[in-house]
Amino acid sequence: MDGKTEAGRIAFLLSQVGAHVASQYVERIGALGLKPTEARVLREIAAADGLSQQALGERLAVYPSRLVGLIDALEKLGLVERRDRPGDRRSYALCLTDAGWKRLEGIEHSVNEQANELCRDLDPSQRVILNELLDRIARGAGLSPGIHPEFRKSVDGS
Amino acid sequence: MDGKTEAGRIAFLLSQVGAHVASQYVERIGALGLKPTEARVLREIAAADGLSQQALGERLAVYPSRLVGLIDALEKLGLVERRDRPGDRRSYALCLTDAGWKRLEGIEHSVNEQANELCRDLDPSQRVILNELLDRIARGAGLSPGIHPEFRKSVDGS
DNA sequence: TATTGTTATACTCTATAACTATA
DNA sequence: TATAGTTATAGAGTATAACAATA
Repeated sequence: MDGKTEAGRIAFLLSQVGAHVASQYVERIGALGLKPTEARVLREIAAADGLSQQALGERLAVYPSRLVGLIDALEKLGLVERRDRPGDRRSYALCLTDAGWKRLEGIEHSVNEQANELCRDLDPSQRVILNELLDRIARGAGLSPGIHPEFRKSVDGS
Repeated sequence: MDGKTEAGRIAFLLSQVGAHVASQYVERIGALGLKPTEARVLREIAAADGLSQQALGERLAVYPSRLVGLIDALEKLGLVERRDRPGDRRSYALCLTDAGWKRLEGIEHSVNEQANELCRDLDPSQRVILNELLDRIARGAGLSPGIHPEFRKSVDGS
């Protein structure tokens, strides 16, 4: 749908550009040898190094059983370690390895690059304005700053 | 990632708001008794009433085998018909029923409503500016006006 | 022989329940 | 008995190949 009203055009563009940003992100993550979910786990461990799989599951709103294979894969890639915990032999402390921290840096670098490419046609003052308007929409929609509502379902074109 | 640079913040907001628009869309479509894929098929048939499943598959970039169940479901809902084609007994002509056209109207109405809610905090001049800036980004990213790059894969938070 | 729609198969991603080993 | 992690199972959603009817 083209969206005849101004609001309609804006909603379409937001969805169109948002989808494009997301798919570019998937490509970039893939180029770094990871799936988006793995990148997300990496980031979450970095934010709370040493946490348990249970705790990680809660943070990601994901079933613990799902983390098993996920952590297995990241461990096989040498990016994450399951360290024994002194007091409790049931749970592990999840930590990034040096390679894990490096990979995470790579992700951040690539994401920055993507952002710069995306905005390359906007001059500084336009960027400020766009930021402001998007922020207003995000706040109006009840979105919390810095918290991303994961794409959990795939969506066909609007 | 918070995105320290202005470009980073914009990219994050675009992805965040885009995801939100998409998930609201899924909800609205669901409230109308459809899955996003089904809504997409409905829209595509409306745009080229009477086309074959092969042709539809090409337009949607989807394997013909996948359409079988999809059309089955829409036929069971009474929204689409497989009409016999006079000249060729191999292929069907896909048409929307009256109920199908009505449902499509409902979708468009709901999408308009969503767009208005999304922009409710922006006055007319702000809408014009936002539209312009988004359009500039979309064009710079090589996105064609009115063509939505389907979300084919689910993406975890950036 | 080529084309249309269909069935069958497999692979990924995810939700859920049952199990084990510690505590 | 409760908790952490694991295994097993099932259900979507989708890609691919083989097949039957028609051209």
